[in-house]
Amino acid sequence: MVDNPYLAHLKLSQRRALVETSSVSANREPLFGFLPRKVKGEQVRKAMEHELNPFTKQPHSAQYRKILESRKELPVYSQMDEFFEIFSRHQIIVVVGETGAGKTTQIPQFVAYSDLPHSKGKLVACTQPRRIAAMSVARRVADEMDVQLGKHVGYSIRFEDMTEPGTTFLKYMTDGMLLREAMNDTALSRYSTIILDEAHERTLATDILMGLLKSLARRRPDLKIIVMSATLDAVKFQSYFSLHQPSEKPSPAPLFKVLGRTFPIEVFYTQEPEPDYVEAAIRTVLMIHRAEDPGDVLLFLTGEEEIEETCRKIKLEADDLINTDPSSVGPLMCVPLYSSLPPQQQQRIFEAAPKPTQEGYPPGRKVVVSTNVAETSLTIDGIVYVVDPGFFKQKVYNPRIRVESLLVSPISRASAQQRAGRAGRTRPGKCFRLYTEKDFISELQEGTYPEILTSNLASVVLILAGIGIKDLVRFDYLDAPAPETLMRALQLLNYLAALDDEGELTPLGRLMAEFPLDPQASKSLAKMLITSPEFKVSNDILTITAMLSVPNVWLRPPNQRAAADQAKALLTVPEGDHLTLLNVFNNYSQNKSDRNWAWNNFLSARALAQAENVRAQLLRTMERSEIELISVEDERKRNLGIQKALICGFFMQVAHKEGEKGSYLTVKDNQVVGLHPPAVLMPNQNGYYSTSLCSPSAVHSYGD
DNA sequence: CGACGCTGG
Repeated sequence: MVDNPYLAHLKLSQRRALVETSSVSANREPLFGFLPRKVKGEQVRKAMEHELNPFTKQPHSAQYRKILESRKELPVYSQMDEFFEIFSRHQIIVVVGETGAGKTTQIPQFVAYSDLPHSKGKLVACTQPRRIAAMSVARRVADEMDVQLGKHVGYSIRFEDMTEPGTTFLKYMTDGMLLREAMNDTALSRYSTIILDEAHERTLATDILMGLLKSLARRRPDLKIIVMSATLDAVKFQSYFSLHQPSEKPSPAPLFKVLGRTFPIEVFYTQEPEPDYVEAAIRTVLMIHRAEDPGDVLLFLTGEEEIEETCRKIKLEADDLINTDPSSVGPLMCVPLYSSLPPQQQQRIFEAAPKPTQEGYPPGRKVVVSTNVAETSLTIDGIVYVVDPGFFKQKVYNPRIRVESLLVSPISRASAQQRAGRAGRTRPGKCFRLYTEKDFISELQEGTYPEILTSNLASVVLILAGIGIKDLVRFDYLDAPAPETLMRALQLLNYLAALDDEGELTPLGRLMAEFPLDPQASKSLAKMLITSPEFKVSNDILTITAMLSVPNVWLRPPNQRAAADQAKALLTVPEGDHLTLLNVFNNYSQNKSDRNWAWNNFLSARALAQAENVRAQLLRTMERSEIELISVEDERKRNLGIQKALICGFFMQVAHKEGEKGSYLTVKDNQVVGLHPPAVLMPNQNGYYSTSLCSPSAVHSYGD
């Protein structure tokens, strides 16, 4: 700097001062000499060791030093130079690595050091398929960077924006949240780099974002994109994001491989196919319990009922074993796990295995019987044995009748690998696959179907229309949905008057897109809510909409079914399921002071609290969109209004009774449908019939 | 007696 000829006119003393300040600033400024996106690993390592935090300019805490030492143990830390090398040279890269390799926590930090987003008022975003992951990873990274969560590092999820505009430069968020943002800012101009994490899970939102970002990359050369995934699908992502230079052959996006750090897992197959996978699973768990070394077991089954039943059977047989010969086998604890399980009971999966019944006797064992939640969303430490019968419940969508249903189906090889991996997180493990090796190789498909191929796409179409993408058939999908699925979605939105006959978004459609609600056939909630002021019942429809957007509120514990049904009967109103839901919520609100109200009435406190949250968010959206909030005093008029608004939003499901046999025909296209069994359906004073959910397709009947 | 695998705004 002092050799600069422009400084020649300065006096010597001034020049000396300049040298001193610049060397001071080199010492005091951890990011001295950092050029955005030309940063090298060596510089970053030095900055990390610096006494000052480069982003807060505060001295690093002792905790920071400690965490930094553990970060250095991660394989990805030693690959920093290689990462910066690839990241600096390319706009789009693909990162692969086993879970637990540290890619979710480390890569976004590396990017922040390279992008220096804080110096340009930009952000680095890292998307996650689940809220809980976005929250917990952000918390961990804030600790690693020695900043307060919500300041320089934050997260953004549906009900919580833990960021500070102007300060936050590294943001973890749900993929759905970023997709929403794309509706308001098509160029995603706030971001310097966008990282799509867990891309192999192929959620609807991540798939759409990949399509959007691929085309956005051409318009925004300054935007960098990183797609992070587990190993199997890397090649697919690489070729999808290949660069098409006009004169050259397309070259696949470069790959950065994060080295794993998992323990070896021994995989066993059955000799012959098992005719009854539940029976085989129980047999295998007990075999492990009798013959294998200490260590917990994870068994994958398909659903709540199957899991509860199996837990009972395993427990019975294990008790039998220990009663026959308490000295040869330890006590067994069997815990169910599925998402609708109350949180308190979910916690049981983290309890330690039981102690030996008596000193010197064999130690106890914990067996977790779980749905697919344990495959991705929830990690249980200490699992050594995995039992994989090879089935899961798959969603299938039939566009012709617009019905989504669940089907027990064989898993994919990718899924089998993921399940096996759950055995090797703390030490070497074993995986028992209850199918033959031949079937694994030749019968299982490679990957699980991405969501975009098995879902009703009405909400996706609405969002894309909101972003301004009209030609949905030619949108650049990683996996294109069936044209019929798209057509049915467009048709539905046209019926709902969200799209006009030219496929243009109508003002109503734009409004509908604002609401975080499904515009699906089974519940056209947004439309119902928006049109409800017409019937002077928007306040009530708001509540019903919120109740319909959360999981089932009715609890029915196996040993208290009669009591639960009785409690439900007390809250039921004759006008139907929806008015009953309204009644439940209103009673819940009036009894907020009684903490046990929900439990005493056999209702899910979690679902009700969620409904309250959703209601508040929808209310904010209504206010923003200036939708009137009204309700009429007269109860009969109100109920009639509510029923009219329901039919308006649910018109695809309106059916009329056909003869006396109890069968129904839909008004829209004469499909034969039935009523959902637990529905409340009884004639009211006017001879009208009232609503209900239904299987296979929901039906709502209000007289003729 | 049924249902509802999991997740998101």
